[in-house]
Order: sequence, then C-alpha cells, then structure tokens
Amino acid sequence: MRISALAAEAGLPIATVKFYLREGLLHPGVATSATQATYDDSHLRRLRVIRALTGPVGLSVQQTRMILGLIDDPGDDLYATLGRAVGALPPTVDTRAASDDDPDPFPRARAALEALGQVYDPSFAAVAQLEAALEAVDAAGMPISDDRLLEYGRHLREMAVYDLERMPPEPNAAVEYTVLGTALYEPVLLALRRLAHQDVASRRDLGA
Amino acid sequence: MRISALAAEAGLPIATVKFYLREGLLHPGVATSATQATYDDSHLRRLRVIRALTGPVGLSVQQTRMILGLIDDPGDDLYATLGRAVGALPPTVDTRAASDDDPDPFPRARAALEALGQVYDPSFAAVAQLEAALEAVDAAGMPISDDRLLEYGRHLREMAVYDLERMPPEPNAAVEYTVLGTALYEPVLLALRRLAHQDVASRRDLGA
DNA sequence: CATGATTGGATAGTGATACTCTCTAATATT
DNA sequence: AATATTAGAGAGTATCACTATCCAATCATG
Repeated sequence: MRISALAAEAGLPIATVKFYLREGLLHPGVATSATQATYDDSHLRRLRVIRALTGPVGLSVQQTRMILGLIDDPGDDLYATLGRAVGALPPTVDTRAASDDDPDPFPRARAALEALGQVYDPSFAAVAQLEAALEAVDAAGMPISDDRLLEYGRHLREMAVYDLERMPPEPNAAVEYTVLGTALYEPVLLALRRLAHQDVASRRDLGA
Repeated sequence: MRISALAAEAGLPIATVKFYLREGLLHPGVATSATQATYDDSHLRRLRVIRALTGPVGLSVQQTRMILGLIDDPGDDLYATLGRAVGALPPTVDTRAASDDDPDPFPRARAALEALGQVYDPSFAAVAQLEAALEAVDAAGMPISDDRLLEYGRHLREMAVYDLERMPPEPNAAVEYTVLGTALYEPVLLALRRLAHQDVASRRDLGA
C-alpha cells in the first residue's frame, strides 16, 4: 500500500499523513527505494486512533504523541503508566502548586477522595485536575455538595470496577485497553450524560 | 469598582477584561463619564464563570458567549434551551448528515438509545456527538459492547435523575443550574472517573 | 490647579497549533 | 519516452485567545 492508498483509505489528505509521519505519530513505512515506501494495516489502524484522539477526544498532537508513546512502549507498571497517560489528557493543569513546599496543595480534591474512601496520591495528575475543576465550580458559584460528590463518585467507581474487570490479561493489551479506554470512552460518556439529562428532563414535562 | 479593581479581584490582566467586554462575554459597566465606568459584583461573578468555562470546561470564546447568552436570555422551554446549550459544548460535531435526506443519520446512537430505553431525537446535538464518539471508538478498534453501553447508560441516568431532582424551582435559576451544571460538572466527572480507575487499579495490585 | 495615573475604545501584534502547500530529485507506471 | 507519484524538507496559512500600544479624555492628589 502506497501513501496515496493509505491516505485514501483513511479519508485524509496525503499532506496530513505526511504531517503525522513528520510529527512521529505514525511510524514510517518500509522504504522500497529512495522515493517510495509501503504501508500496511498497522498504519491504517494507527491513523484511525490518531483521528479519534485528536478529534472527539480533543487531544493536541503533542498529547496524542505522548499517549501513543505509552501504548507503544509501556513501562512494566500499569498503575504508573495509567498515571502518565492521564497526565497527558485534557484539561491540562499546571501542577505548580505541587512543586512548592505546599503541605496541602489539593485540599478540595483530598477532602473529596477521603469522603469517597479512595486513595489520595498528590502526584497523580487527575488529582490536580479534580482540584482545578472543583475550584472552578466553586468560583463560578455552583459548588458541588458533598452529597453530590458521593453520588457521582459512587457511580463512577462502579463503572471503573466494570471496566477493570474486563481488562485483557496480557500486559501490553491491558495497557492499550486502559489508556485508550480512558481517553476514547470519555466523549461517549459525556454524550450519554447529556442525553440522560435530556431524557429525564423530557419525562418530567419541564418545558413551557 | 473600576476596571483595575475588577481585574485585580478576578486575578486577570486589564487587557483580558477589556477583551471579554469587546467580545460581549462581559456586560459593560455603568459609564460615569467618557473615560470611566464602574463595575460591581455581577461583573466579578461573570468573570469567574467565564474563566471556568474557557478554562477547565475548555470552551472557546464563541461557545462561551453562546452558553452565557442562553443563561441571560433563556427561552421559555427548558428542554429546548438545554438542547441549544449542549449544542455549544465540545466536542463540536458537524451535523452535515442530518441536513441531508438521510433516513437514519445516527444509526449507532439510535441503537444505543433504544437499548437504553431513552428518547431518540436526531435534532439534539448530543445525538450527533454520541454518533461521532461511537464511530471514533469503533474506528480506533475499541468498540463499546452493548453491555458496556447499558452499564454506562444506567449509571449516567441515575446521576441525571439525582441532578434534576435538585433543580431549583424558579425557571431562570433552573436554566442556569441545568446549563451551567451540565458544562461545569463535566471536568469534575472526568477527573473522578480517572481517579476511580486509578483507585480500583491500585487495589488490584496491577503493577509490576 | 498642575501633573501624573487611569480609563474607554480602537487597532494591531503575538505565539501556539494543526495543518496545507510547494518544491526537488528520484523513481514508478503506462 | 512521457506522465504520475513519492519522500523529505521548508515555508505558508488560518484560527484563536489573548496582549500590547495609542490616544484623547478624565481622575486623583498634593
């Protein structure tokens, strides 16, 4: 398969495929001469993952490169790899507070996790993300009550249990499942939540 | 309160406040002369909402303007207003298919909603978002099984019921609660989900 | 009331990002 | 032999969210 066929299959301009090659998101094809290389299904699959991550998931090229790098070359510690992957996911939060000698850099997130009975690890990017998100809803005048936090946390935890029970056994497949699942399923989740709100609202005759 | 005090309170450069004024995100202050205007708490609160929406929620200025417009000037139909608000939320999806005479523009989303027993309204933006998200996960080689969809949908629906049971009675407050709640709580939700995955993973000794 | 700071309003500039285009020499295809 | 395609490199483009600059009009202060 030459680059024109690959681009056509993926529904992308050749220039874009070349761009991904240049950026290191797509592994090079097998060179058959100075001006020719052949590509296979692995390239097509990779392009589809790239488009999913840069599209619906909303990652930048840099973030996508990081995620793909983790899948291609995972450490032997799934927990740490997952942590690194989450750190690459938006919304990106500057973790300036953690580097300072602040004894309690993420008070809201800590309180929330304690209330939920979950581990609190300040080095985990999602903790900083949670802190920023909670600060933002407070500042915007729509604070989240403890009760709501518990309710949300309970459901999300059950969903996490469901997900991890279905994790493939082989380590490499597990990393890909976990990292890609975290990122790719988020847009689905958000869409389903919005639709659930719509559905519930419609059944309550809230119009007019 | 003059613009310098407003900017200082909000922790923003004056230039940025002026930018929001120019863009119509922030309502003008009361002009007291040709070169002076006073601002009050409503401006400060608005700035905080703007920062929450453009920051953690990740909205563009244009999308933020749309959301704020809906809050300031809601229609009398909460259901339709919510629909319009969701349409402004990322990921933005081109609804080209719907405008064609395609008899079934969102097959995956329709199937999912039918399986969940929820209303299917192709004019609702979240339906297009769900379709795009499902297409992306399929293309990326990580399709979502019906079982998983049901599991996710069930939890999200319960969370939606929880949310709507706590909706304020007055229509204007209800719109603000619903629209801002949908948008502002999403980053919290995603962070909690990521942390739930981490927590569950850590308890299963998945490392090494 | 003189003098420096601040403001509204308009215009322009900036830096990041994700492509997209152009070009060249080498090779493939017909 | 004529035409098309390719790799690879560099430059160009469009969008976006600010950010900076300017000016004339006012304010605040001593």
